[in-house]
Amino acid sequence: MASVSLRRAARISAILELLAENRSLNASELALEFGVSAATLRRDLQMLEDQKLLSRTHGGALAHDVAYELPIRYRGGRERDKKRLIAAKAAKLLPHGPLTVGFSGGTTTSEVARIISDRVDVTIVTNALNIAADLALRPRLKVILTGGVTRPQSYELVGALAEQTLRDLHIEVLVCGVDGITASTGLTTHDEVEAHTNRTMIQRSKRIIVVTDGSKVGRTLLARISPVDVINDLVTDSSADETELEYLRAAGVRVHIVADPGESD
Amino acid sequence: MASVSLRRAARISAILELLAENRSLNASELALEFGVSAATLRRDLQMLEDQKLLSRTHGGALAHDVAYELPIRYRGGRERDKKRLIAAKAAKLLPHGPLTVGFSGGTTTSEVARIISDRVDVTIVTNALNIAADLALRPRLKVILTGGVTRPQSYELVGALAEQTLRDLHIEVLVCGVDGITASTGLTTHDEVEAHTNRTMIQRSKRIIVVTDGSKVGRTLLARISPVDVINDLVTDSSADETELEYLRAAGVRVHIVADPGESD
DNA sequence: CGCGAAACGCGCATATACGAGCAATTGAGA
DNA sequence: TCTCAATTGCTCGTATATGCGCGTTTCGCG
Repeated sequence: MASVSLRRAARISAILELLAENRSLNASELALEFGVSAATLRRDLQMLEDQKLLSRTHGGALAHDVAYELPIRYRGGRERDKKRLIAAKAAKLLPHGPLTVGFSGGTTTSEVARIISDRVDVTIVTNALNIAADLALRPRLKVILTGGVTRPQSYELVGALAEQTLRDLHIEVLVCGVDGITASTGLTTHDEVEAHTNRTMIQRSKRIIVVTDGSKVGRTLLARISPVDVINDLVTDSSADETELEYLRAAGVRVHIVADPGESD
Repeated sequence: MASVSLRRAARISAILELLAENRSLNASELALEFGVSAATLRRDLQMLEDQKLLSRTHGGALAHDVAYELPIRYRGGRERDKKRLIAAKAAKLLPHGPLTVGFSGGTTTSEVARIISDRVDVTIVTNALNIAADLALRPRLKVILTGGVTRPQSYELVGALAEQTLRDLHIEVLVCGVDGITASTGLTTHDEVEAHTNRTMIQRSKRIIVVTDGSKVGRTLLARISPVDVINDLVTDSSADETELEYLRAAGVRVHIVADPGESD
C-alpha cells in the first residue's frame, strides 16, 4: 500500500509537513525519497515558493513564517472517524425545518457543518473561516460569517469586531467545540480572546450543543468560555471519563455518547 | 426528473466509500476495477466534484476535506501571468512602512495580497474569503475580515453586515478589483449587492488603486460601484483600449500599464 | 582567488490525463 | 412494443506531469 507512487498533491502536502518539523530541507534528498527527479521536485518547490509558503535556497528550501500545522490537521484516520461519529450524532440533534444554526471553530464542528450542508432550509452563522470557505460553495445555503481578526492557530475570527457582528444576530442552535469541559469550571479553551468571542456566540444562542472528543472531558485550560449550566447537550465518545460525565449530568447537561462500532440513538 | 441508472448510482457510492477510507483515488485504476471506460469514470468524478464531494487532481481525486487545505489553486495559465504582472505593479505602488491595506474580491487582488504577505508591518482588511483564508496562515500578519453573507460566485462577503463592519474601519490604501471601468460610468460589476459593499469599502479608504485586466477597460456592467473621480490609480495591461485610457487620464486617474515583456516604472 | 561539483533554469520530448463532441447502446415509461 | 432521454465508449486535439540534456550559476574548499 505504501508503495503507491505519490502524485503531486501528496508530494506537496508531504513537503509542507516536513517543513513544519524541520525548518529546512534538502532538495536532492527529497527527490530521492519521493522517487522523482530533481527537476520535478524543484518544480514543486517553485510552486510553493510562488504561494509564499517557503523560501528556496540552493539545494533545498527554508520554512516561511507560516502555520504549516494547520493545513494538515486532518491526519490521523481513527481520530477522524471518531470525530465523524460525534458529528453525525450532533447533526441528528438538530431540529427539522427552517433553522439558524451557529458553529464555532474546531474540527468536529466543521464535520457537523459539512453534514448539514445538504439541507436547503438552514442559515449558517459561524466565525470559522474554514467552515465558511467550505460552505460558501453551496449556492443554496445562506452562510453568514462574523467579521473579526483571523487567528492562525484555529482559523477562527475573534475580537471586538466579531462580537459586534454577533450582537445583531440570533442563533437558534449553536454547535460549539471546546478544548476542555468540566462540571466545575465549565467550558475552556487555550486562547482567552477566542474564549471571549465564543462566549459571545453562546450568549446569542438559544440552545447550545457542545461537541468534543472524550479526551477533552474533565480537562481545564487557560481561558474559560462559560460555566456548564448554559449548555444543553454534550456529544462525545466513549473514551470520556465516566465520573466527570456523571457530574455533568448532575449539572443538567444531556450527555450523548457515541461508541466506536455504531450507536442507534 | 433525471433518473440515475442503478449501475451508476452503485459506482458513485462505491467511489465515495473508497474515498472515505483512502484519502485519494486513482482514476484509471478505478475505471479498470469497475470495468468502465476512463471517460465514464471521469464523468463520475466530475459530477462528484460539482457536488463538492471531492476534489479532482490529475489522474484521480482527493477527499474534499484534505484538498481544500492544500494550495491546489495554481491554475490560470496565460491569463494568470498577466494578472501577476498587474499585481506586481500594484504592489509596488503601496507605500513602505506600517500600513493598513484593504482588498476587495477578485483574482487579481488576491495576487496582490499574496505578494505583500511577506511584509510584517501591514494590516489587511478584506471582504474576500479566499484572501483571508490564504493570509490567515501568516502569523505575523494581522488580517481583518469583514462579516457578511458569502457570495458563492466571487467568494466575497457582502450585505448589510459587511457594511456595518466596515463603518468602524479606516483603510489607508484599497486595492480594488472591478469587472468594468469607463470614465463616463465609472466602476461597475455584475452584482448590485456586491457593488454596494465595494462602494462602502471605497468610502472607508483614503486612496484607491483599481486593478483589472485590459479587457475590462471601456466596459460597463449592471451595477455601478462608484464614479471614477474617487480613484487614484488604475493598473492594467497593454490590451486596454487606448482611447478609453485617455479619457480616464483626463478624469484624473493615474494610469499604469504593464507590458508583456517587463516594465521598469 | 580559482576550480570542481552540485544545483539551477530552460527547453524539449513523452506518456498520461483531460474535455468536448459524436455515435452506439441501454433502460424506463408511454 | 415503441420512443426518447440517459448512459456509455470512442476519437481527437489539448493540457499536465515528469524526465532528460545542456549551458549557466552558485557554493564550498583548497
